Amino acid sequence: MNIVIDNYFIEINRAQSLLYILEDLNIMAKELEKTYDPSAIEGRLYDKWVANKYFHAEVDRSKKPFTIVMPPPNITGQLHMGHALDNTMQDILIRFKRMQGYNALWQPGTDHAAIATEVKIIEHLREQGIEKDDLGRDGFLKRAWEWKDEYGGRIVNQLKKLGSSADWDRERFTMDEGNNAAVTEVFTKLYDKGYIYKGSRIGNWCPVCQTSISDAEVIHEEQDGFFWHINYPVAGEEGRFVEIATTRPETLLGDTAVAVNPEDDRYKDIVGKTLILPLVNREIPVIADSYVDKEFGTGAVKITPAHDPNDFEVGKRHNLAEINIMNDDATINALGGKYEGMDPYEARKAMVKDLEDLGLLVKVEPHKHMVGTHDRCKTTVEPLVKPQWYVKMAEMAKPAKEAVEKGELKLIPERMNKTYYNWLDNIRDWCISRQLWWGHRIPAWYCQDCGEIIVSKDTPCTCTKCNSANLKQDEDTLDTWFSSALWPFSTLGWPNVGEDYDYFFPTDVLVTGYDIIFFWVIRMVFSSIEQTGRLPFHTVLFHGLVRDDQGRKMSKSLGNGIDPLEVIDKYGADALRLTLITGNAPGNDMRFYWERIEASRNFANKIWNASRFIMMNIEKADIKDVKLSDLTLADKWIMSKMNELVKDVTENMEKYELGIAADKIHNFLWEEFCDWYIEMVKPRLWNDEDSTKAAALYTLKTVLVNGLKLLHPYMPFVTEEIFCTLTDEESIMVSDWPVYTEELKFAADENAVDIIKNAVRAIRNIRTEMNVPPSKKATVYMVSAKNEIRDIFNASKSFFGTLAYAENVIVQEDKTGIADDAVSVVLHDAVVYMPFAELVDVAKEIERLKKEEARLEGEIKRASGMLANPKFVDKAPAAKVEEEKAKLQKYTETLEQVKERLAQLGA
RNA sequence: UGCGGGGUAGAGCAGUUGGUUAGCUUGCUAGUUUAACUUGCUAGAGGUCGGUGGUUCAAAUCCACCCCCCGCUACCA
Repeated sequence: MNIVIDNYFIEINRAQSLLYILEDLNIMAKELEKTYDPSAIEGRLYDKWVANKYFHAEVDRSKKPFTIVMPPPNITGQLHMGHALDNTMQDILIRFKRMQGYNALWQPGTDHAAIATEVKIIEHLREQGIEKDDLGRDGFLKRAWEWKDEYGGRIVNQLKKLGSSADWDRERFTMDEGNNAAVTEVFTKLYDKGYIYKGSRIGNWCPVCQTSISDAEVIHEEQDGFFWHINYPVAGEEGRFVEIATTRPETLLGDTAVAVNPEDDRYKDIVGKTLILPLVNREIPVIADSYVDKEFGTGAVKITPAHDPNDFEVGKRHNLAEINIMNDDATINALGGKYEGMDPYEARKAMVKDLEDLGLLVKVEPHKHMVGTHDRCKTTVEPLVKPQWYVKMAEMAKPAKEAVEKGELKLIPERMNKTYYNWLDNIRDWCISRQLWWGHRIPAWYCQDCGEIIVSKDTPCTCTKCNSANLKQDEDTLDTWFSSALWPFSTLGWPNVGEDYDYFFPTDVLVTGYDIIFFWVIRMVFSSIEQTGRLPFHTVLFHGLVRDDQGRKMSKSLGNGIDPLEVIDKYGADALRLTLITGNAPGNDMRFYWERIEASRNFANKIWNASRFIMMNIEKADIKDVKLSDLTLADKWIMSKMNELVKDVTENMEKYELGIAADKIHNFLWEEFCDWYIEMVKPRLWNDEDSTKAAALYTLKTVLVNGLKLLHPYMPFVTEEIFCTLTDEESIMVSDWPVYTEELKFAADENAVDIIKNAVRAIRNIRTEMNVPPSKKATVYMVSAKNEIRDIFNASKSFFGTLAYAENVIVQEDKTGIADDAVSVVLHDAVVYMPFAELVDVAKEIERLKKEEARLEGEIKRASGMLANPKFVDKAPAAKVEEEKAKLQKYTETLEQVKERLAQLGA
């Protein structure tokens, strides 16, 4: 029956909730399937949310805004676990704040990802036999946009599967009109201020991608290499040599000096003389520079300013020529004579051979060294001197650092501060020009007549200096991170300072992985300060990497990646989300285990079934008029616990402790609510005579609804489905976040239930130890001399049956009528007896009591030891001392009862 | 090289403004199949909190030193 209805409604209107349709059909709606099936509801609920515009935020001055800007995924990308984690965290925060009544905006968009996309499109074209250059710039860009139109939306759709409540109506792209305007605005402003300049400095060059790359894109990896020792002859002194050591002999062609340390006595007399550069026979000077380490190698270093960053600096200090010996593909250029056209490895081999023949090769040693490689293609990066555009960093780095130092910008976890400072303290100018086509073209024109550089927002018609119309735009595009750096404000309309920008900016929290702190976070911070005068956000919440079950990074080459979409298909988005959030602290890496996904799925099912149980019973009484005064001990206990949970969870979430909050909700709902409270309440629901049934149902529903609300940010789908079935409200995601209230604090009832729980546990424990099957019901005597304790047991008699399989519960003041060989558990303030005459093993019982006696004696010794120590009594806080005293008293009393019991048994 | 993270039960992780009997998930053992859930329920075993020393009435937590693993960062050409 249900299945037929399901299909029917899905066909007529996916966007409407189950409840409405079923009500229309006049069928009992308050029922759920026996097991939770995420795939049956997720799509429908998501469509409903979108249709109702719940994700959409408009400027509303009556509400406080809360804004998160989504790190834009690459248009080439496919959803991976990192995205899933990142976006789950953001969605949790956004849903939480939205329910708290904030005007929550989660601003989404995608990134053109310059080099990543260009490389991918080139590959794609190559498969069709087309080379990039065949198409020309315009033709290539046309293909690139086609690619974007076809694949750019893929990852967005995947994010939706996760349940992301981003405002898709506001979706942006880093190369849309607004972002282009922001990019040119920033470029021209920085240029006018002198913060952007064009310079010939040594930079990182990828010979395969044929573009410059920034320092951040270079990955250093250790490689096995060699140390070649080569003799350079001293000019005019036959038979005298300076021995240098190098790992890159092929760069010898570009040497313009040999450097030694000024303090090095071995070389003092030779500084200022000239050497004959072997193979080339060019004369080069010997210079003194403290950069050289006397202890390392031979203490004499060949200096190749055009091909090594350190040598470049030395060259600047000593006015050395920069001789570029390489083409853009790293082969030796025309200056290389016979070595022209060889790649560096061929040239190295040939030159080493030639040096050997000349008798100038002294020795070759194996040597491990770090080699810079391009993070995209793993190609060895060549340091090359080329004219490139740079952003001057020194000035802009200062306020960015201060913001964190002053606490205006909070990084979570705090240890990230050090990494942040460290990078800013050592920051170098940012190379922003790329020899690529896919990206923002640099808004600079060169006058072909007078050489003037014109940087302008609009295409200039004539040269500002000589009026020539013969202008040519710079061929280069900008580093993809240049536009990403503006993302928090460019997406809100900047440079047009409109309503959206005015209201939603600055944003609140940025959620991202620690791996892009340098690429992105820092650049957003200084760009925002420079352009808007404000920080882009007040908090950065970092997360770690999702690794495989062996702790390895998930990667394509290892084939160990787990597709979040596969997880969602099999277990549901809620299970994936909860798994990614729990058991993990901010900034720490985590491992992915299918077992953990299963545990989360089980939790969703548990909540589902608890809800089913409540719905099955909800018709049994009218709960409209239930007042707090109608609640029983157990009801007040769970209400009070719920109330505390609301407070704790809200506090944790406000501190961004999402994993801790999720854990607390999980434990409360599963253990306190399902395993204890629902079990306590069952006898009341089953008993037609019970006058507190309405109170029980009221409590069940209230606690469930509040629990669902707290859980909703973590598990949006299952909570929404249950909520809509259980209540008449439209959606949980626009319902109010629960608030802590003193009215629901019932300390005495909490304490009473603790006593009951201890009694129940004790009975269960005995039953297990005595091997009493649950089918064997028992009579239980609860004996206590204290009135209030007896009252508690009397008030809770009914549920001992379901909790501890007690058939008959007798509460009395003393042991009258209880057989001597009854099994007993001594609690504080009470003794529980179970007269299982036929099952009791006296010896076993004595053994158990002896164990208990020893434990208590240990505790008493510990507590009395502490209290006997004047230092503790004097120095520890009074409350702590009181606590210890109370414990000591409790243990002492309990011990007396245990001893008495042992005496009874003749031990 | 500098900075940082981690070392807690078989596995994976929480927990540290110092303060009850160190938690959670999973796995294991035993029991259970009770009118929401076998994706359940109950009980249990399993830990010298990496090591050594110190501070303190009290240390997984603070300090010092050491050992192992992992990041980032830089480098010796």
